[in-house]
Amino acid sequence: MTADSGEKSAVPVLVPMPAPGPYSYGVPAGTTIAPGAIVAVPLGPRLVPGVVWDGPAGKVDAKKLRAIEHVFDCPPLDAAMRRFIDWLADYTLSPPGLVARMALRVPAAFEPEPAIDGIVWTGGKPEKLTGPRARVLDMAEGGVAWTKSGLAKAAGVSATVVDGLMAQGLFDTVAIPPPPVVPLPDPALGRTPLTSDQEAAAATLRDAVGKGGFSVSLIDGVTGSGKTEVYFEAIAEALRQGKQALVLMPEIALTHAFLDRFHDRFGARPAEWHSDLSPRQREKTWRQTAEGRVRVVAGARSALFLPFAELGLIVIDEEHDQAFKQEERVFYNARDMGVVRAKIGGFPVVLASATPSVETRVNADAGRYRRISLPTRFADAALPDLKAVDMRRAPPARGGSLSPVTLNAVRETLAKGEQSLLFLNRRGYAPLTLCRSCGHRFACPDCDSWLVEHRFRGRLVCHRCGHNEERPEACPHCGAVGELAACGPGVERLAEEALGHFPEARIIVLSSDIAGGAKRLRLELEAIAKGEADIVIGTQLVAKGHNFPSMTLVAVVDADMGLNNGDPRASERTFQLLHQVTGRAGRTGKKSLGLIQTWQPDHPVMRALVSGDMESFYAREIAERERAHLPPFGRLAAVIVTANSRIEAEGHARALRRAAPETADIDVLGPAEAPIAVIRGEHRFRLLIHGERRADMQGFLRAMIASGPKPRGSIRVSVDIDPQSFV
DNA sequence: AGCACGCCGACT
DNA sequence: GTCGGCGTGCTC
Repeated sequence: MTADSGEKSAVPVLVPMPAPGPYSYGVPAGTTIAPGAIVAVPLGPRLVPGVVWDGPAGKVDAKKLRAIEHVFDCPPLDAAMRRFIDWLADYTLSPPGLVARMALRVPAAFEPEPAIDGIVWTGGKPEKLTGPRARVLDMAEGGVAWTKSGLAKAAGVSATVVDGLMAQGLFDTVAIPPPPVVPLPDPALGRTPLTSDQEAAAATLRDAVGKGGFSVSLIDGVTGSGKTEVYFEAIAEALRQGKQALVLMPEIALTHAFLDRFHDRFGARPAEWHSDLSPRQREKTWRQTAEGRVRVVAGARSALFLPFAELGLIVIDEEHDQAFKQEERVFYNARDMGVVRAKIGGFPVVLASATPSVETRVNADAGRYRRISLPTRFADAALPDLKAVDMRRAPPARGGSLSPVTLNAVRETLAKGEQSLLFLNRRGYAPLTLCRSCGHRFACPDCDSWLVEHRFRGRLVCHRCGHNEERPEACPHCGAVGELAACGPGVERLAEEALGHFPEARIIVLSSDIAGGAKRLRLELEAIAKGEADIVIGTQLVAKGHNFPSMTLVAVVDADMGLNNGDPRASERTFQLLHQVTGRAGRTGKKSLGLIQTWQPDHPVMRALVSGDMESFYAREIAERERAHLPPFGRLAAVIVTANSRIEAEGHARALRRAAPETADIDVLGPAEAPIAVIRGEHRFRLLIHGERRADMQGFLRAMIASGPKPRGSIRVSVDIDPQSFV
């Protein structure tokens, strides 16, 4: 009875569960399963996927120890991916199992795709050569493998003819590998000529990719300056080096237009990765990415967790976009985690944006990121002239939202037979309904925000948590009938106003809650592109991904919206959004105009937009952030507390406040007791904590999670990045 | 996170 | 009399 024989050994396995670390599972004595292996393990009553982790297995009661059920025939998660998962879990204060889960959320991709049964003609002759038989053999010539049904179909005969030939032993069966999700991209194909600026930028990126090693480059250039063409050259270089490339983009930007441009350059589309892939597509893409059969993936933030076999480049397009932030379960910003992934993997990352985030600009200014500016637009793509419409001097008519200045511009545009875009980032008819008789305001019973009237649907909707109710006739507070008044504009109401002024115009309203969903939206966008609308009224949706080639007027209806909502990034976000919206027009070569309706024409955001002086805007914004100790100079954490009752959540909030004085430089911004949502009885609260040093924040939050009250529910933390901590 | 067990209200 | 709501506890 030696120590070795008979004694079960154990390995650590990350399971998709919020445990603080890996669990231990038994492996047969004498065998080893290497870290990274994807396995099936029993967990409670079910079998779950897991990953064998690094280091020794934790000590666990021998009675509890269960054995690994199955090791999948699948490439293991490599060491870089495992380090990435550990790093991200630590940084975001998330259980590593839940981070690993993001890489494993592909139900059936762990076993190899089944090969397809194929047949190859041996070259032998049949006993009787009938006409149909001859056609089959004609097709099968040249040693090409066919599927049985494919061959029959191609020869124009029924499958029984092929069966007959097979019965005579004229075909060998072979395994045909499953078809690739996308053909291989060719880096040598379709290079469009680049301008000298673009060529210089492309050369810099090619060099970074060619030399390998970690680096961060920011390509920063106005809409239409050709950022995409430039980073395509970086991708081409990665392909030439035998590496895979990943393009991360905000979900909404993954459009046909982008995929087609990629196809034009590389002769094949990239593999796509986003939330509405079919399970089968997900599975194939995941598997083929792991096997290295897929060379380029374009995807939303979750594509960061694909198990690339030999990743050599990450491009993050529209890097400033908030959609890169995940704020549920594991809180992370894919832009920053992309940088971390590249650092761990030792390869370059490229960030691209016309309006970079302040964080990225600070990194570039400090020399941590290489900045590559593309100053000019293509000759035929002039940006619109931007003008502020001072609403104090030219106010709209009572009850309306459009200034006479704007109305005139729309009228002139209509007269020229061209299109106008009215941008208002507010869905529905009116953001607030109140009773003229008693002053009652309709608020959400769950989260205290105002209910937005959707007149078309006849409902009052909470835009924060989704609660909705029928719009009553009578005030529920005082009972007065017909006294309910809609306050403020939404796109539905704006459409009503525009129709009043231009009854003959063809008006289309675009918003994310459009009836008919994504399909209808695509049809509407096509109709607009074909010139089948005169006035387009849209929310944020129109700012991204789509261009409107014959749009010559863009009017921002309420440019001040969002400037005073308490968000420390309000100015930055407004600037980015309005820059993007106004950039939708003006690509036709025609003279185009952008009007910005504002009550604060002297606000730095409006000045920057109108003057086009972005550098001053960034300089001012950065200085302001530094002065106020806001990100990226100070830390600002949003702590989401989920509890089953308000009482419980308040307990968490008190624990947070109690813990704060112990750690220097931390300051709870509150108000802590206002829930942001109630979902099935779970109250979700957002607490803002402001602190100086990231390490303090981490330590403090860990202590709070460990020692705070332990009512049911959980605490999730999103900590804004420290731009120096991982570069 | 997911799942079973377990205890109280309205229905085939 | 059961079906099913979600509160509670547990998973190597």
